[in-house]
Amino acid sequence: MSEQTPRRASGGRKTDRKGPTKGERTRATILDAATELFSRSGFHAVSLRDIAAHAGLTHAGLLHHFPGKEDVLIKVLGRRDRADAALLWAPDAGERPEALLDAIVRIVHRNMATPGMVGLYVKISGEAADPEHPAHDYFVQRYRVLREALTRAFADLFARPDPPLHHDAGIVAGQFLALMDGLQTQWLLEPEAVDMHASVVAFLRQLGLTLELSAEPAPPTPATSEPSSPVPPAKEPHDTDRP
Amino acid sequence: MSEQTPRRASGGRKTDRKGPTKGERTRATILDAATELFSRSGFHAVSLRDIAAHAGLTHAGLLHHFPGKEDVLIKVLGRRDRADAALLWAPDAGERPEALLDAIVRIVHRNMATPGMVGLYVKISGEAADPEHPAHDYFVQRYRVLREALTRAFADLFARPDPPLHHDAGIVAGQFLALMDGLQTQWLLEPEAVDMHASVVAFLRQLGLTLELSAEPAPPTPATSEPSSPVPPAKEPHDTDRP
DNA sequence: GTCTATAGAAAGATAGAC
DNA sequence: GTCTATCTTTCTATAGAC
Repeated sequence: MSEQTPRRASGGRKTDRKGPTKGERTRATILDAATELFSRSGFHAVSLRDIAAHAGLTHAGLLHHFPGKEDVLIKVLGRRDRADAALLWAPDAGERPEALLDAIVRIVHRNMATPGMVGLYVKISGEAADPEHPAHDYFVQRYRVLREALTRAFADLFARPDPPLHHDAGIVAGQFLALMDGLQTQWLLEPEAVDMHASVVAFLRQLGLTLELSAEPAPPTPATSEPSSPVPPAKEPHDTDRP
Repeated sequence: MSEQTPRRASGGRKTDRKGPTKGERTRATILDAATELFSRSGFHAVSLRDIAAHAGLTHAGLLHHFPGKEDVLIKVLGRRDRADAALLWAPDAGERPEALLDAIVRIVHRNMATPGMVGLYVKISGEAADPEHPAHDYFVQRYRVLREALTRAFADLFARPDPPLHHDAGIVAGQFLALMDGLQTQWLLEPEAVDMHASVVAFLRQLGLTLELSAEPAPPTPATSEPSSPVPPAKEPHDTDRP
């Protein structure tokens, strides 16, 4: 029954509304595999052969879809950050700054359910300190965007209480990101030794902020193995493609 | 004339008071080179040939002094941590818990003067999350020791003010280490974007602690290139040697 | 779109001369 | 203590058949 490529009816598939191409599905599978392996062992320690084997093809087949190893990495990172952005600036977040705190605590829980992805960011952001690293610019940009967004949100939050809190929102934004990253490093090394949720909540309390969600909101994803990706393959916002 | 071992007068050079052997000097040079290269590019991305060339010998020559690449890494890490330990628990630190805050701020400044070593720890601690990584156990142990020491110190500090502060010293210890690590990650990516000194001081203030040294204490090491090592080659306290 | 086959470079490690 | 030479493995990437 060689009923291959069953449904490519309407020609060039440009405005086709039906599901992903086989190529797109393969690329997604490759990115899933790369995500898992990079997460486990970093960038340099993982070979294209490893990724390809894990995705069910050969390394030559993989290179048909991606020009090189670095491109795979950039795509993996982009996919995850699009997911985080969707969580952080969800439509309902609108103008309520405390919605950001909600979202952040949600992300902490999501992270605790996906140690592999956490490991990926810890490892790659470490490697990326080298200006020669393929993901260097990516991470510089990433932290810039996150710091700016958090600075605005914290500034709003500090202005709200009576009396207002006197913190430097910019400093706190950097502190907060640093806290999350650093906690993850310790948590990956020894999960029982660090309570990421308690530490983050305590930090916000130390600032004088009051949280309504202090009680354990029960993470929606108690899975221990990576659920592929929370985001469907979508158009890249910041493109690093080379034709 | 098989009059070998020319000057080993007093037996096996055990209580010999004169300077380091040639071999010891070579090993120190190798560790300096490895430190610099691991700092710049991490563990996996650096080859023994790179290190050897940088130290002025061949990779075979290097392997005469170290059994393998992993051993070089462990020795590099051990040397730095012995230096930090000397700073953190200096003799004068005795029983004054605020001496620890002094020492911590000093370490922040030392770090800002040695971005290479900071990069080493950021990179290797990221890679070491993998239980297979040669430095995994080392880092687990390292964070355990640091958290315990900081927990005791913070507990003392919180009990001191009138009225005492009500923080969980264990949580704060983890937060503090996380803050330092995370700030370094951002600082390495974009040094102008993060003020490590201000962020750390602000954190201690957010806790309600008052510092006498708030004003810039002028780091004693304004150097930009690594000064080899602040600690002379000494007997390893935690030995990982294999004969 | 995926494969086999292979090129070409570089890795960690060892043997033995000097 | 350091070298040259070499072994063995593994890597990224390319060429071309199917």
